Amino acid sequence: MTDGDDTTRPRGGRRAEGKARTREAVLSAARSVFAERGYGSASVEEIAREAGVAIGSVYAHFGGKQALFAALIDRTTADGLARAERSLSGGATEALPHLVAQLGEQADDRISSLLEAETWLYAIRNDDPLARHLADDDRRIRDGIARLLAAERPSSENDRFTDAEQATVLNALFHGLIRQRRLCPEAVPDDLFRRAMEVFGRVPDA
Amino acid sequence: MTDGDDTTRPRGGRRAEGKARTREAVLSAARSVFAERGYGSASVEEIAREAGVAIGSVYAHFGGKQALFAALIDRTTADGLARAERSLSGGATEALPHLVAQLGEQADDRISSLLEAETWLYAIRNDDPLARHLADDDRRIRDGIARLLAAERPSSENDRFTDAEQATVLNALFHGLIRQRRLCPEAVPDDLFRRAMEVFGRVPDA
DNA sequence: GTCTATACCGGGATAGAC
DNA sequence: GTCTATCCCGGTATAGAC
Repeated sequence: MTDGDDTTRPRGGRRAEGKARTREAVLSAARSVFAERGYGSASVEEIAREAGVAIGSVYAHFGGKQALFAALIDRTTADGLARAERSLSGGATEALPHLVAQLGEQADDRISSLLEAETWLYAIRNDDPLARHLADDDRRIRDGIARLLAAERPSSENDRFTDAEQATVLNALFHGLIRQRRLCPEAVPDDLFRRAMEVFGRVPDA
Repeated sequence: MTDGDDTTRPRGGRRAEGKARTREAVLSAARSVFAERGYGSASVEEIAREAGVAIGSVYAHFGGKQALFAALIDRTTADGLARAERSLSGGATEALPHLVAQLGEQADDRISSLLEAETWLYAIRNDDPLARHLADDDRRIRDGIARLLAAERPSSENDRFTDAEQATVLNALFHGLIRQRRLCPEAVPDDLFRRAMEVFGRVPDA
C-alpha cells in the first residue's frame, strides 16, 4: 500500500506518481474481472469502471484487451514463481512445509484459482511466446521441487520414481486438490494435501 | 456414421430424421468451438457454420448461446458419468485398470481437456442448477471409486486415509496429471498415473 | 424445421480536447 | 496521461418465407 516515495513535492499531480497508481489499479481490476467473467466475456469498460479510471487510460497504458490480459498473467506468474523460488531456496526440511502453507493459501483464494485455470487455457490454446513462457515457469517450479527432493533424500534409494517424476506428481496433486476443493470443499480437509505429500514426498510431520 | 435406420422411405426428407441429425451436428460443432475459443469468445455463427446448418436452426433447437452451452456440458458429463459407472460396476480388480485406460484416453484428447476446464470454470462461477449438478457428478464418481477401494481392501487396515479421502486424492491426481501433461507432455510418461496409483490405491501391477 | 435477412446492441478501439 | 465522445464491427437474437 505504501508508495515508494512519499515526498509530496508541491508541483505535479495531487498524489505522487499517478501514472503508476493507475497502472496498478487497472491490473488489479483486470485480475478480478478476467477471473470472474472469463477472458471472452470480460469487457475493458467494466475493468476501467472497477479501476476507477477512464477507458481511454486503459488503452493508453496497455494497448488493448489482449495485451492487458497478457500483461496481467505475465506479472501474476512472475510473482508466483518468485515466491516459489524464495521458498525453495531455503533449507530443504523447512522449504516444503513453507511451500505447502503458501500454496494452501492460494487454494482458498477464489480469484487466484479462477485466474490460474484461465491462464492454463490460454497456454493450451495459443502457441505464442507467452504460452511458451508459462510452460517454462511450470518446468522451473517442478525442477525446484525436484532439487529439493534430491537434497532431502540424497541418492536414488528407491527406484519407483525419479526426482523429476516425484516433483511432477506432487505438483499435479496440488493443482488437482485445488480444483477438487473449489468444486466440493467438504471433500478436501485442510491437511489432506500435507498427508498425501507424506506418502509421496517424505515430508516431516511438522 | 451409420444412421439408426436406413429404411429410406419414399416420403419425408431426403435423409431419415433430419431433425436429430441437425441437433447432433450442432452439439458436435459446439463442442469443438466452445473448447477452442472459450465460452465468451465462441460465436453461434461459427458453430452453425461448422455444423453445416443455418444459424436460425441453432436457435430453433436450443434457444440461445447459454442454453446451447448448458445442453452440451449436460450431455458431456452425463456420458462421462455413465462410462465411469459402467467401469466401476465391474469387478474390483479389473475396474480400476479399465478406468485408468479410459481416463488416459481422455487425457490425450485436446478438446475434452479444454472443455473439462471450461466446465469447471462454469461450475465455480455460477450457482445455478447446472453448476450444482456438476458438483453432484463429481461426488458420484468419487463415491464410486471409494466403494471400489473399500471392496478391494475390506476393512480399515490403515488409518492414514479414509476411503473417501483416498478416492479424492486419486481423482485429484488424475486431473492434475492431465493438466500437467497438456502443458508439458514430456514430463508425464504414459505409465506415471498407473505407478502413482499403485502407491496410493494398491492397484495390481497388471 | 430449416433457411435468409435483418434489427439491435454491446463492446473494442480511436480521436482529440484538456 | 487522463478524460469524453464517437466510430463501427461482430455477434446475439428474431421475423418471416418456404
